[in-house]
Amino acid sequence: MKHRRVRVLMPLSVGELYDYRAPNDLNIEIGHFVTVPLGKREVTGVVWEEARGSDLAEERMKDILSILPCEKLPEESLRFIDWVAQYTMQRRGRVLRMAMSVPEALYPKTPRTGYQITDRVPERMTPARRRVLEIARESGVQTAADLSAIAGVSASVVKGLAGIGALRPVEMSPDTAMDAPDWRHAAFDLTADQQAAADSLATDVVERKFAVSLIDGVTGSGKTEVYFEALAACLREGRQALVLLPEIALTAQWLGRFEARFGARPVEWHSDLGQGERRRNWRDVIEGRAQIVVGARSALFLPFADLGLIVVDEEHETSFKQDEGVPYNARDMAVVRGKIGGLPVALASATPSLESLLNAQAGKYKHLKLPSRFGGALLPDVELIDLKQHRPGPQRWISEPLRQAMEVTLAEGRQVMLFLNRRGYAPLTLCDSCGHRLQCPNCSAWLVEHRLINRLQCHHCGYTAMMPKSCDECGAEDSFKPCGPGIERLSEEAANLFPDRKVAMMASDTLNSPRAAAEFVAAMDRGEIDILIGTQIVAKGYHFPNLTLVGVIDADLGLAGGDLRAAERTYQLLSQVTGRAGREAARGRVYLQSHLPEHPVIDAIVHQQGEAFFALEAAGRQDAGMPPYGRLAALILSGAKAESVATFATELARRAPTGDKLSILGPAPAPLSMIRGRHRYRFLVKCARGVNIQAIIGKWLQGRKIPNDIRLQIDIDPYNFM
DNA sequence: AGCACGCCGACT
DNA sequence: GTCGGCGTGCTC
Repeated sequence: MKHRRVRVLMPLSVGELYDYRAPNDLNIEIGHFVTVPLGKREVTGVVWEEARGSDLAEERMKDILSILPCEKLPEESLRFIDWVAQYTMQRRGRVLRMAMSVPEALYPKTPRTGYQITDRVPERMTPARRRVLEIARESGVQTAADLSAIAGVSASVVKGLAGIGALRPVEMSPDTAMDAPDWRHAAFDLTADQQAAADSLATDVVERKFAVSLIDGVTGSGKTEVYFEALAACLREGRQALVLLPEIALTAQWLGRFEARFGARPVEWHSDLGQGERRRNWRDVIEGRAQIVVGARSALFLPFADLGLIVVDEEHETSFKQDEGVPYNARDMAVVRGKIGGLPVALASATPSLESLLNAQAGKYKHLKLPSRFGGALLPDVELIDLKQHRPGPQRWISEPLRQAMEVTLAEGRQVMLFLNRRGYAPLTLCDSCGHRLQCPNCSAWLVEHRLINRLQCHHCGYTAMMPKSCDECGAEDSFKPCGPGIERLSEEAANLFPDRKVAMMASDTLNSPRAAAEFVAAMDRGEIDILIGTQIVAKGYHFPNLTLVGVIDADLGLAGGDLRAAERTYQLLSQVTGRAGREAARGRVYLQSHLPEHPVIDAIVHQQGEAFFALEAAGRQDAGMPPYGRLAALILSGAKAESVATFATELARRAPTGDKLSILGPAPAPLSMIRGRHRYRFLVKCARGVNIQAIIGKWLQGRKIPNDIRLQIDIDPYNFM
């Protein structure tokens, strides 16, 4: 063998690793980012392993072209990508793509030229020149563009000064030095419980060992302060730390608390970073400069050079589960990442998931309980309103007892929040004369009226339309009637009941940027809003000191449908929402409107019996062999033609595996049988906990040709059953 | 993922 | 006759 051969993984959907010659002069190592020829193209990839036993003919082999000027992808990242691909049954290239989401970052930023003032004074001084030199004296080094912009002069003035030597060009560092978080900056005073939990986490960080801790404490018990001390320990050790937050919890409020503790901002990673920031942050992570990264789930795939701790805050949040692309659960994968890297993982929540709770009870996770509400604040009183007894009347959703409580609270100068987990004006619109319902043409879902923007919207695809003038079915004019409430309709009702109060809405579509969110929170703080009406976005981590009454309009909303976790999720959501009431001096009150007052979830919220509810929920799951006592995987077939999808689904079903610890449900049309014009059929594979579900599915599909017009998506541990 | 190849319908 | 639609298959 004349040449060394290595296997390269490319961030493409191509099946596997390809063999390439590693030219001697390149000094190729595992983990190097390289460019290779692929067909007619040149692509970047990662050197994954030595190509031992490569049987590819010499004449088909091509040379690696170059090594990119970037740190190697760390060994831990390679192994993590392998593990995730194998677990989720996705191609490795697709997983690698998540880690290489910023291709530009593989090249260092070209150093910019800055200008610095010199001793030479120009012979001909002009006002424009004087301004430029003044700014250059004050600010040290600036780019020509910045100098001319700040001075308000044309670029030629700067050029002229440089030409006569009054300004000297210097190379600016492409990485403008950032303030580093300092663990000594402003440590909090912790309670005994908090200190014990913080010490436990800090010990794991220092000992550099894999261990999972569940920080379990009610809203306001100070979980954040506890894991901040673990971050401090990690900073002290000089290792990197990652905090995962659900996208919507990544707020200015959280960043403010971080900055108060550490005196600097963390490195952020989420979907609305700009191009330049993305590139800089990715590079800072791989070069080890980024010490603490806070991000949404995709931050888990960043190429950390020396990761020493992962925190998953709000670990129960289902938004950690990605349903599209590579379906993975960032909370679970964070634990895997910790195991691979030999580092501690902390999961934090006021309402832990059943999975984590059972792991803690079984002793697999350390259970760090924070029982008391920090600062002595009391949990709110919960009042149940049986909607069968207190009907709000036609086209009304606020019951009389809730209305009275709102009146009293507002009169006291306090704020009220109404919670309804439904965006828009009305979830359904129908024709009053023939009963025809407005439906999305691409999905089997109703169109939702959004009166603020005067459009009908499908919440499953991007479809929008104007409200039709006449009914398509019967031709009646102006016959459409809204059915049921969304937050827009509810705020109309609240405004009618309290005409002199300021009502404001908060939903994912009314609040689409961090700035808008920060502005909204500030308006709440200044008391410019009396009645806040919101969807689940208001349940997440915002802190409104003067809010003392929460009204839950329809507590049962999440319980409908055949979702495995419907009860658990509803409990968590309601628990978080009720926790918004009365977090400081004044005790909060919660009015819970429900049609199902005897339902275990409602009962648990009213009597604050979370443990009993979880015990009941766990028993139910165990009986049914459902997660976390059993394993689930979903197979979703989709295609433009319903019949061909159905035909292939039946064909697959005929060859479905059997076994005593295994059951396969389906095929059945998915509850949302069409999304974006694609018809969908589902299988659900259920098996006992110890069974290798991937192996079963792999064998089932092995050698089976999936028709080109049909897509098969495999979702291990599904959370979305639609 | 991209790119070429190839097989069919439509146009100069 | 040739241009171009996109289904199919391959890339070390």
